[in-house]
Amino acid sequence: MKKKPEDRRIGRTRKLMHEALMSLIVEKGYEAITVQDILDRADVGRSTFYAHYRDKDELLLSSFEHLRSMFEQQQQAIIASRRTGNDPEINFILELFRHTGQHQKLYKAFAGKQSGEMVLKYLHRYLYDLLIERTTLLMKSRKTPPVPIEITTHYLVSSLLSLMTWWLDNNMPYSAEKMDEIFRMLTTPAIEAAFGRKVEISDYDKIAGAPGGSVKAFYSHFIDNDCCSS
Amino acid sequence: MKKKPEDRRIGRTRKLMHEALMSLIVEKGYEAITVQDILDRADVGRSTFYAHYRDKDELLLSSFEHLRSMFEQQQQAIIASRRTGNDPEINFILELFRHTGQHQKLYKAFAGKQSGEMVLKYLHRYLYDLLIERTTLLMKSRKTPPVPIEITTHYLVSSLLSLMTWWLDNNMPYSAEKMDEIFRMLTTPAIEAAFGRKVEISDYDKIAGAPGGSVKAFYSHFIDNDCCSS
DNA sequence: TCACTAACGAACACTTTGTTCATCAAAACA
DNA sequence: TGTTTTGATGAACAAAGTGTTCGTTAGTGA
Repeated sequence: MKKKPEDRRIGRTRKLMHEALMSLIVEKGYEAITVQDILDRADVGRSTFYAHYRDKDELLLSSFEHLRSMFEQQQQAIIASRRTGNDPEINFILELFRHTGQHQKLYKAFAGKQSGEMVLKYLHRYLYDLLIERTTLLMKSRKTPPVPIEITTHYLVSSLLSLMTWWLDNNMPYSAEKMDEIFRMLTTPAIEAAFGRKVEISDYDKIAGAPGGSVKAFYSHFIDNDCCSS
Repeated sequence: MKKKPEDRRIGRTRKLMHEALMSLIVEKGYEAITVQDILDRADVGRSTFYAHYRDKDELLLSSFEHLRSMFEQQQQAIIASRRTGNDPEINFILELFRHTGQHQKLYKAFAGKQSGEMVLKYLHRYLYDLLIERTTLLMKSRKTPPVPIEITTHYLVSSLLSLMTWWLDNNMPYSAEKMDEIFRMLTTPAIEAAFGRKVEISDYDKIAGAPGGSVKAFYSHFIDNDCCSS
């Protein structure tokens, strides 16, 4: 499983620097941090830092990539565990909120108010790329949606990030499930409107049978929702 | 009207520095700009810069304040010009998009992808404060909204800013009116959902008679909309 | 045990910041 | 118009940060 015949010192040093950066971000905000701060906090030599990373940004990106792969692995695990049943759908948004809850410290550094512009853009782009292919696919059946899909997708990502940020910056007063519910309440009708009023059940079935695997999975909560009854 | 017995040199120097900063932001992004860059572009002395502003951020903030007061003045003018008629309502969002169209260069520097984190946060807060009092007022009549107003407001501001940013970064392919329409399509149903399904006409009338002046004006397009018929 | 190599830290040149001050030139004022 | 006030100038400065180099030290893996 592991292909890591790596010097222990490397891992240890990197961990020290990552932890130092994370804690510093929460304390004083990413932009205000100097390499010297990281060196002091991690108690690591100057040349050591530059032996591993080109600059502050690369260190941060590296942390982000780590978190991302953790999330993706967890997603895969969940999907795999449900493959046996006949309902392999997962609620992507909910899982993201859950993962955020499980790794508050890291997410605070990346998506909290102290986070740097760079990661936020990176995160935005990451989520945008994840969604755009699915929205595009979802739109195949429709002629011209009232709102261009790029805008809708951009909008959706911003909405999601704004909820995440709010959640993190306000000590997470609600559960991940509640946040997911809020996201659904706010965006489900918007998606319907943007996609041209009412996503029909027939569309839903069509999509479900279309290639692309998890389209149905991801959009399931947008379409077969029950948030609008009651 | 004007109370400005000010040395002409001051205004000239400041204008040079502001223009330099604006153009530099669009070119290389705010974070990457050094004071030296501004000095070179504006062709002013180093000591001159620091005689006017503490640092880069203060110069930017000052530019922002200028734009803000321009916008607010224009708003006042529009309201005043309609006071004679019996329909003094204005569509705040639409006016903001129009103002953006009229001052593309400035808005690109503030809300475009090259903009700095600082102004964006400032802008976010500015819009948030504008909205929160109105949403709070709007909610007075309801017991407990399904979604807390702070979240809804935070969400609305993020949505608006994300549309503005998208618009600016994609060479503004649509008219301000179209952007306003898109914003309405995406958020009107969300607001209704967040405020507890269907804002009744009775609520609307109540709000219209309530203190707070422009509440009705601002929310007019959310409530007496026609985007959901057809 | 021993060869390897990561970590160290001092020293380096370089960039950027923010301040000071004597000097110059352009407004403002009468 | 001439005089005074005041902003702009640029050189010089200390301070802080960046990113690199290299000989030395010490932990690691075999």
